[in-house]
Amino acid sequence: MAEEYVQSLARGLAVIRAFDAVTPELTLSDVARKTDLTRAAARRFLLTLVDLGYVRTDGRLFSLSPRVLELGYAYLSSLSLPEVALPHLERLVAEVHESASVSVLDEADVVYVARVPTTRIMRVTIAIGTRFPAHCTSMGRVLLAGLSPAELDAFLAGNPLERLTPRTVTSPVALRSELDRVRAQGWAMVDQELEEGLRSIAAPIRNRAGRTIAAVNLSSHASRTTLESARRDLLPPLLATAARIEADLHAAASREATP
Amino acid sequence: MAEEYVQSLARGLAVIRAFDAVTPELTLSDVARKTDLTRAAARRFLLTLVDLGYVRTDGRLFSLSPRVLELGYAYLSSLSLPEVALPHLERLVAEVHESASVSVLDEADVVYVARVPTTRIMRVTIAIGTRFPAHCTSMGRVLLAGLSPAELDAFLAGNPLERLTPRTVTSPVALRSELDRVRAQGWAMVDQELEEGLRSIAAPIRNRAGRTIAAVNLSSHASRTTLESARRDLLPPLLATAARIEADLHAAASREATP
DNA sequence: ACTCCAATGTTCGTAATACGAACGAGAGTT
DNA sequence: AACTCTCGTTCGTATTACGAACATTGGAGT
Repeated sequence: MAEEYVQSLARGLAVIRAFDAVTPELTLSDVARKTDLTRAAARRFLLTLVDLGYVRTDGRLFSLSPRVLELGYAYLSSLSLPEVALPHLERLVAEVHESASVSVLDEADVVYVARVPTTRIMRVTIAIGTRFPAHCTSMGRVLLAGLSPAELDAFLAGNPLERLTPRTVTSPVALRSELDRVRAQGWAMVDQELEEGLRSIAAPIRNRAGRTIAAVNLSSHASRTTLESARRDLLPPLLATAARIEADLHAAASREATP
Repeated sequence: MAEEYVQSLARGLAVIRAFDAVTPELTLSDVARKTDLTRAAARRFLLTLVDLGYVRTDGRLFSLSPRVLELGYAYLSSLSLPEVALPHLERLVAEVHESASVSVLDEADVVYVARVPTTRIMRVTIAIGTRFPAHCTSMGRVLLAGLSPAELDAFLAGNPLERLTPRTVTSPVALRSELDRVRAQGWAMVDQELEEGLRSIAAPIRNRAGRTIAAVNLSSHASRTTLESARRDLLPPLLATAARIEADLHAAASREATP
């Protein structure tokens, strides 16, 4: 490792990540296998995490405790965006009856920071913190379109565009031209490129300087809408919501500057 | 330290926690001061966290990246509770126009795992992961009332009941009898014991075995409601919501057992 | 019921890791 | 311009965390 690097921290965080929604309870050996650590090492990290309150155990099985949320909490609460956006998302969902979300860009992924689901039961659960590849999501397209040319070049150079469905755009050239269109029209629509049957439409949220800092979207099953109906019925309320969030965000920013 | 303990992991997590909503951007020295580490140590951990993608830096200032959410994400998404509860919270908020939340107990604190705010601007921001002392919150009272006698004894023995407002119940004896009442009546009301002007009412969410696993609440400003109006207008919808969440949760649990 | 096997969890001497004192760089003040 | 104070960085060392080896548990086979 070129840089100064604390191996134990990296390994300890890997232990936290070893737990997932499918297997929320793991034995010591399970953790060792998932993290490529020796059992002795896994044990040390687990005992440390139990001591710190991040992990619980009955002696055999280990699971995450609610305290792990505090690690993301500082980030979430420092971001005024979710707080500001939520009421507007509620209103949007009440109007169009589709799930609405807000996300930010992190490396090559979009990360959900606020979400209002419809009452419909959905196949994929999307919690705060969920990550999806930017290149094949509507919010990702909007966020990528907001990057500087240099940043976009770096993104395309560093990240292969993985094919997740037959419709996924995987050519950098094609994505570039799609991003040009998104930038020009001010919104993005993605049709079943992330997952079969999933269609979504997104709009940017910009700061005062005009830089895209987040995206808001509506997503629905392909069976419920056509591309035209989405554009006709969902786009106008979505754009109005994005504008309202932006306005509130700018107002909140001024309030902070001059309290 | 009696147990096997990885110091570097504990220190590294402390570095993550050094960031908060008030000061989301810190210099290396700021972090060192906040964590009681030497600057050299703080530097090692920060560089490691930058390398792992959990922290961003412009060279001078450090801040958390959205990736920190992934540490809490596994916990959140393994918990079916927020997913199940959210639609019911939405409905409740639409009906009574007060903010609704769901929390679980962790050590001596309640931890918010789902929340639907009203459009009203509030003084205190409550994000997912926010912690409050259990003894002086309505959800905390409901959760403490659901503990076994032995667990409650351990709680009272291990945690001094801090006075946060003049009204906070700080005597273990008084709290015990209040918890008895809460257990008998099936809900809790707390009037400005956490913060002046804040009044809230909570109900338990139980698993099939009858154990209280979470609490749902409504909170409002003392100026907007009286104790009687809260009990008359808020309690019935709150109890109905708790019942609906419980029913859905039990249904989801059976679906999981026999897919 | 007993033995054996395979997996799990734990111990402890060692070497690599992370430690912090000492150093150097940079900004603000007199 | 010289000084000072705080910041970030380096590097030899001692402590920390490492994992091979050992102990323990649970289950399959006879």
